[in-house]
Amino acid sequence: MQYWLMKSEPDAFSVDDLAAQPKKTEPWDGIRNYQARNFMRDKMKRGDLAFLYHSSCPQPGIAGIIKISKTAYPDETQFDKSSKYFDPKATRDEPRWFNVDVTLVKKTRLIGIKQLRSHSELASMQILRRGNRLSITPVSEAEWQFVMSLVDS
DNA sequence: GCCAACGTTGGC
DNA sequence: GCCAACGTTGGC
Repeated sequence: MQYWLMKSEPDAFSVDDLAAQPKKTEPWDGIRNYQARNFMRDKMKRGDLAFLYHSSCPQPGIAGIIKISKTAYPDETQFDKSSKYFDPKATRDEPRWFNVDVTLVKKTRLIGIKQLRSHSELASMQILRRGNRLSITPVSEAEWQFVMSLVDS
């Protein structure tokens, strides 16, 4: 069991969009970074939990808790010529990109990046590191528990 | 809109 | 295989 943080731009996909899905479940597709892909493909297990983080928006921060409800499988959007995620170098035999499915556990009050930064206990979080751009990062047990105490407070 | 950070591309 | 140029990310 591993904990994660997964970033998305709420303009593209928000916690409310996920909540609006019939089963509160969506493929986490469109990831086009190898490190993030490898986390999904090689490390994520069904039942893993993740923070859903809103980025590039007026109030960046943790907005919800999600779980990995299906392990990685080839990302359909790489084959779709009409998709902005289309990859001409990907084939059905040799897919390049993978996604997991995520299911909303609960929407949380927004834990803003400023608040996250204000706690020295969270200084090691990847998301808070300078220059961090990776859209999927592992979260330690201690970091998870600490953020959960903020969520519940 | 700025700009630092960093991944990717492509010429050599 | 190097590395400069370029594109993207994302907080501010």
